[in-house]
Amino acid sequence: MASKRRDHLVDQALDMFQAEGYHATGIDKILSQAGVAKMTLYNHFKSKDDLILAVLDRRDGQFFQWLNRRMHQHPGAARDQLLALFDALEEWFQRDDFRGCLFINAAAEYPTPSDPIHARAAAHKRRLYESLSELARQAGAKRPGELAAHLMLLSDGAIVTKQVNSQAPAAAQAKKAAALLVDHALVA
Amino acid sequence: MASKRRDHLVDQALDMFQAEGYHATGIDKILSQAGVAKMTLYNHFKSKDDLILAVLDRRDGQFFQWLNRRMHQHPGAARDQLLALFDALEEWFQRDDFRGCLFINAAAEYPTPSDPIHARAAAHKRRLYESLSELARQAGAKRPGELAAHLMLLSDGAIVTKQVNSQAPAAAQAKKAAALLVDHALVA
DNA sequence: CAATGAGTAGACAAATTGGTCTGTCTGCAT
DNA sequence: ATGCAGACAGACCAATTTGTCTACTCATTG
Repeated sequence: MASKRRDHLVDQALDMFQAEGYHATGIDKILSQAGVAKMTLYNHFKSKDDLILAVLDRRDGQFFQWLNRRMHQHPGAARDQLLALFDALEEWFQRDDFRGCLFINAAAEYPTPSDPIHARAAAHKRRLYESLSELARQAGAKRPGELAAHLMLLSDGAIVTKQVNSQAPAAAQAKKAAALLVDHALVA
Repeated sequence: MASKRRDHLVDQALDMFQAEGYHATGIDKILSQAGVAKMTLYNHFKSKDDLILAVLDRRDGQFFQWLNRRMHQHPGAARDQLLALFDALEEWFQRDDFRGCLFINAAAEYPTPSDPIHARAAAHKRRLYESLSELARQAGAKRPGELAAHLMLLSDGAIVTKQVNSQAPAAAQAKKAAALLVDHALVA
């Protein structure tokens, strides 16, 4: 089916969770903002947490689609594809609705690792790690897993740095450090 | 003054905010856990937000005291002092009550930069940056500010990585990357 | 001894929380 | 035309939220 209302609801909820946080965004606020009745929410989702999971899934899809597009602007050049992650971050940080990463924030607000929401956040980051690992392998890195982990540290670090201090030139700094690490991993 | 009850209240609140998050931790829960009457809370603090600010201040003090102690285990060796940050992270991550950084989490739950809570988080990270900058300068780095920024990206990245995926060997990975960046910044 | 300041328990208020339920209406397919 | 699925508005619920207020107790200290 993939109801149109359901999609719209998830979209609106995504924006609001992004802007205000999960706990701070009440069901009623989402409904009135989306112009949707309460029962259609609870018809599509069995709880607020369930809606949050749907939001995270939507975001996960968006993110990888967007990242892949940025990376495929450098076909064949694996090194450039790796660094394209940081150009993508730069573009993301420019948006005036940037409020950090929905997954990192979810892990912060739902701290218990066994919580499905927390687990979904972990799964997203793991997917990104796998993706970067594969890319690093293609680029010829000696220890692709290690390089991928390093790049993720820089990326996540840049995200929270920008989130905490919106003035910080986090993406550019991260890219500079990433370039050093990539080059080191490739020649070594 | 420095009332004993006030201190105890802040301590308990700190633990609970850490464990559950800010919004998810209600005033009543804090009070019953601390064994303190509601009016003594509102006698010492004018609101929950005000209590949160006190918690952040307390944590800021704790953190720098703890970090300085770790760093002073390597007197004179500026390079080792910089890397000691990552040993400190390792130790922190081992604690079974580790639930991420109170400041990063605060910025996530209070996303508006002008919010005093968010601002306090930013101030904390700025202080750490200044501290690392000075250390990098003493170590003889060519661009101390840049090195400090890079180390903070790795540190914050490691914190959220560990928070999202408690299995990740984030501190060790971060230290490895940090060593590369430090050495590069020193010889260059 | 008496006064004072700090703490207590707990009632209370007003708003908000996530969630359920009822009854009505509309648009689409048979 | 009829029937049905899906969405609607909104009442309602019990629990919880932050915050205020009152009345009582208990030490310390002059």
